[in-house]
Amino acid sequence: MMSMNSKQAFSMHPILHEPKYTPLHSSSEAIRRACLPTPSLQGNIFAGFDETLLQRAEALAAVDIVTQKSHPFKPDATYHTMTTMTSMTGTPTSSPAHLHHPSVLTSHHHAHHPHHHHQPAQGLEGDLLDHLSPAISLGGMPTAADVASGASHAHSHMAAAINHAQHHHHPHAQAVNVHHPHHALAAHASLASASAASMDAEPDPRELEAFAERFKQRRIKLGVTQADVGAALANLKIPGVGCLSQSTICRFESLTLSHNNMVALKPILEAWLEEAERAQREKMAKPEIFSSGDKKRKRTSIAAPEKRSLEAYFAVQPRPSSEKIAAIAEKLDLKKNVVRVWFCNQRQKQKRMKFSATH
DNA sequence: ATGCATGAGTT
DNA sequence: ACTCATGCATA
Repeated sequence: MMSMNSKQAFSMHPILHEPKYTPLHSSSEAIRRACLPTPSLQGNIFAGFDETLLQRAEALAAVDIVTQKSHPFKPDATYHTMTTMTSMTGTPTSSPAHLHHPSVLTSHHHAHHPHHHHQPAQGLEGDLLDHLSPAISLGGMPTAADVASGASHAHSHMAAAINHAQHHHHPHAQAVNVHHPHHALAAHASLASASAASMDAEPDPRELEAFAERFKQRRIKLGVTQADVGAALANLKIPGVGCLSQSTICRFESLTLSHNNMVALKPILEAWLEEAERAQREKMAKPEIFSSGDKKRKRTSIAAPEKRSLEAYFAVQPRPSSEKIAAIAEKLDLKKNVVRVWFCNQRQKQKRMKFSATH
């Protein structure tokens, strides 16, 4: 069941990020917070031309099939179960992370923002064809010797907790994260921030960018993989900080996280880096043990044609109503929830940082 | 390195 | 039902 299609080409969508952040501004959230609901219409309007619009969008979307590449391999990617794994030794990447508990790093936000914004108008004419090529590449994965983590073992942890955070009041960035037993925390004094380097609270994109780069460099130098870093974070025992996935570390390094998220993670990774280097200096030895387990989740794969349609719809209306989503889902023969999540993720992507140089 | 997904916390 | 921070499963 589910739709399993395969193929996902790499299409990155155009990130239309915001113009520039003003680092010195008040909240950092304001930066990305600028979304606009645009609730306007479309409830019934669509009813009328819904079909027309959808078809039009689809038609337009269909046009751009030029660069789509098809994969020679595996037409359907969604299945295969491996019940027995545990044999991936060889690569330095530690893998299993286990742990299942959503940690909570939160950020918070408030709500007030006069949204006005541009909204991609619905002139679907050429907007659908924008595609961009991802340009990030790179890859180096030196094999690592593990030195990073501290203790090992990790399976049982149950931590729990959620914490939430914090303060608000000042328009400051805060995003503190982590889950921590029960609330509270935060005393924060805020204010006066001060300097810069090791503290947090500095919404300066350039600094983050620089740190991310340094971090990656040092990490590689230490011969530690992204996954190792994530797992090792738990050993730091920083209040509320548990481990993070390879994905998150990767995203941090490539700056593909929200600004708030970057700011929140920076001090944590910074702490790990220091600790790792210190540990390396004196001793390094810690076998890691992981056992892993089970539980496989199936990743739904949306086929290229459907994906194109979704992109077309998104260009017209990034926030379709529930009914709309249902209609689209039916049309594309996808589960409604899959479509809903796709839109959510699309919106999230659009908001991602990816600040380039500007400043 | 990324796509699809889950969940806490908001709205 | 949405946003955000994250993660598993994959390419």
